[in-house]
Amino acid sequence: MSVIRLLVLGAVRQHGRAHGYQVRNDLEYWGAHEWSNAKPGSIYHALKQMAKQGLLHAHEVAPSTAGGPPRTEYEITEQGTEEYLRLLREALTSYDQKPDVLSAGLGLMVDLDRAEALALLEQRMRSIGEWRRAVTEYYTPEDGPGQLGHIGEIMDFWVHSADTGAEWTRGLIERIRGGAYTFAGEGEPFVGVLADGEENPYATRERHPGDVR
Amino acid sequence: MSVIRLLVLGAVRQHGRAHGYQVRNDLEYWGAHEWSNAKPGSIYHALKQMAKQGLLHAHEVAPSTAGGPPRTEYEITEQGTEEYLRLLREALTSYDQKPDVLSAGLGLMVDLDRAEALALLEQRMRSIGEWRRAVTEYYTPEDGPGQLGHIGEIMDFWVHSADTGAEWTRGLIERIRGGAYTFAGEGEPFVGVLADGEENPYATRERHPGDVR
DNA sequence: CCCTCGCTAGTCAAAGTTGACTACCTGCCC
DNA sequence: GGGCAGGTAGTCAACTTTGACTAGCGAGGG
Repeated sequence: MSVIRLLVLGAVRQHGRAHGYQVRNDLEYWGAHEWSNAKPGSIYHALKQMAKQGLLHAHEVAPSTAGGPPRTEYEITEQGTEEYLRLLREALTSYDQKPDVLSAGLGLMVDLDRAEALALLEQRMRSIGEWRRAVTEYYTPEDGPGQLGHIGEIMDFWVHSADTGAEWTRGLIERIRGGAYTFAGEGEPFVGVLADGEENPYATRERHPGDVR
Repeated sequence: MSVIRLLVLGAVRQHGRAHGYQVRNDLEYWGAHEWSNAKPGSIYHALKQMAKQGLLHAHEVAPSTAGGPPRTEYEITEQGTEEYLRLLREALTSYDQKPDVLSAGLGLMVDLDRAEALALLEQRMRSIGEWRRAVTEYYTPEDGPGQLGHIGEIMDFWVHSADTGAEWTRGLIERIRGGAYTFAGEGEPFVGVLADGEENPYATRERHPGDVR
């Protein structure tokens, strides 16, 4: 799955109606340019592609109210909502070692209700367990460990990541079970998008060391 | 950086001279289809592209010795070797949260000598530290933590990954310092590629649960 | 002796990603 | 009131990735 589609659908859905630049700003607000490949080109491409596929409805262009060229506004369709929820559930459930997918799921999980989010994360724990069992079984040479030489470090690294990822997920489940955050149907939702004209407090200033991609 | 180029250069280099299908088999032997996007299309594309750029030298096609269409054989050029070492050093040094890049680096690190591998991994530890400091400073709201709501979980997840990744790296450094594995210039190298006709003990059998991509 | 199965070796179109580029407008300084 | 810095909104060509497809050959069964 491409994480871009999930992020873009989530942003459009929370706005009700949004143009590309707004989506782009939301993703920056979420920090997505730091932990995923959310770049202008990818975002506009995803919007057009999903409009073509019926996941979004593209309204005719409207003249800009704040300078710049006119803009196309998008609304999510029913089919798009289904796809959004499918992607979101998958992001929270599956263990695929791509941290950007989980990050996107975390940012959007409050679109589900608390019970479902918990159930998905529990399922995630089971997925990690299954993955770990299958991999350790499959890649253990008959002649005992160590036969793989330094190649074995790769598997050790995966397994370590899986274990610490499971530990972190367990902590998250506890926090949610303990009442943290506001989920769907629990009153005032957390405002996850920027209103038109609102300033982004996390806008990119100068780059900092360690930044990548 | 694309992990495919690093893997393909590494495979061709260890063979001396290899055709696409051989590279494809090596990557499967390394398990790369599990933890990276190493697929036939990507591999053949990388070979052609790097040949065009002078990193590989493409020999004229030779008829297959084992059925199937004729095949093109590749050899790494001097320029390709330079690029290979550059990519490998980068993979071991930089902290970019893409586990596939580090995995590739681990599989190929023995092409460097022990002292350099250790120095690069030490540098990696420092990179993680810098990244962590910058990120926690940058994304801490003035009004205290918790202002971010559930969005803060994303950053918590990154930071947790960085910390456990650093811990694992430290362990690896200890193992290498303690004499594990055979690095460049230390006698009989570990055989990391399959000879022509040799069977891959880790060839894909049935898929196992938890597999993704 | 023929036919199918599976392995060998690779191609291709469609989709996604990247980074640089453009055009427009506003506010502000001189 | 001219011009230019900076924000707004988006396009585009080049490149990479994906997944499905093809064609040739040998082994083995009937």
